[in-house]
Amino acid sequence: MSRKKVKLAYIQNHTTRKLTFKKRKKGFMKKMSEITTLCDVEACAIVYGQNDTQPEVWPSPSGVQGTYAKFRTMPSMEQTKKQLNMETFLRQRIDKAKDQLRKQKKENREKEMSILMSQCLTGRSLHDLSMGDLTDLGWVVDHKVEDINRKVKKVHDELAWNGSNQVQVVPTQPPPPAISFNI
Amino acid sequence: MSRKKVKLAYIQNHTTRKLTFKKRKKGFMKKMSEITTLCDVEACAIVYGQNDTQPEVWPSPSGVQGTYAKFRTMPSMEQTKKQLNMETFLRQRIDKAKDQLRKQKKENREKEMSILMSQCLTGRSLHDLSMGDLTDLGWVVDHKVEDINRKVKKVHDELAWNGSNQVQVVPTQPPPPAISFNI
DNA sequence: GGTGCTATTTATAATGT
DNA sequence: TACATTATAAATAGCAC
Repeated sequence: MSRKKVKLAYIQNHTTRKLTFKKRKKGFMKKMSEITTLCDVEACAIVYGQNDTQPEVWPSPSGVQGTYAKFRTMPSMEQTKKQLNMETFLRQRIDKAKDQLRKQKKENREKEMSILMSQCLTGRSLHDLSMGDLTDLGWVVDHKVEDINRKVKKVHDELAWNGSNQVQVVPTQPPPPAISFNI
Repeated sequence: MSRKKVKLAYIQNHTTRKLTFKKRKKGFMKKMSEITTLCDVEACAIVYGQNDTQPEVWPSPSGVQGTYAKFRTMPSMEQTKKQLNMETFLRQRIDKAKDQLRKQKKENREKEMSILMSQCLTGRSLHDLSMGDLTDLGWVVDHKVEDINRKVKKVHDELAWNGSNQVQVVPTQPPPPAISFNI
């Protein structure tokens, strides 16, 4: 079939344009999340759909705000060229420190999760939970769901990889509401 | 050749990570320009390379500023949609949790810095410092420099803002070598 | 440390339902 | 009009210089 090379110009047809936008926006956000995960860089983006009531932002409204603030306060680049020896040394140390911080961050999350899970299992009722608890609980749920999805995806990929590509895997389900926790 | 499917996780190897970042940043910016051209939407992005002193922005610093301003002044639909279903609620909690983690990470750094500074001031000689100390010291230096640069920039902006835009500010200096610390 | 080169994976334009 | 499928274009991971 004729899937010609895309012409890099405004798409006149409304339907096509809207569809393309939707697809590409999805791909774009995925790329964004990938580059930040793979390279541990900070990034943000705002995309206004043509007639969408709200802009699409990444990673979150507050995340955009934070990164933008950093951009604004960033000193000008005059200071770029430094004595390379010392700079190289420092950069290496900094990289190492960053790795350590990443690990600590992860540990913090795990710890946070454990604490919350056990709290939730001590039998307190939903009304006893504070706003802060719910905040964290939201994260726990999200983390769990992501974790499960990753595993499902992995199994799926492995199956497909082994040539059993006719196997159908049920799409991952949306997260259960928080109240489904056995609190 | 073996080009295995990319594992969606932080790339430990420095060289690989840098290369991947460079490639993907290029691809990312291209996608950005394509989606705006094809669909005529407004968008902007900021990406901080880990070692780059200057963030990569799209379409331009002023373009980012403009789009961000629009985003800020837009009556946040998030507020409008206060009749939140559980998912929206969770998303908000998650965003909040993410911000908290960001802050915690920053706090960790500050704490680390304080500890090291005081250690450095207790009179130990340079030879008593371990490699680990130097690792952290590198970070301390970098942080301090960033901090100072921020302040310089702020003063600079404020001066310019008051109409004294002919004031010349001496570019920020490179950081002193770590050994200049009074250890 | 960078650059160029494919083999693959990934994104997506066109199409089908 | 929106969503699923599939053929093709585009991006890029792993290597070789």
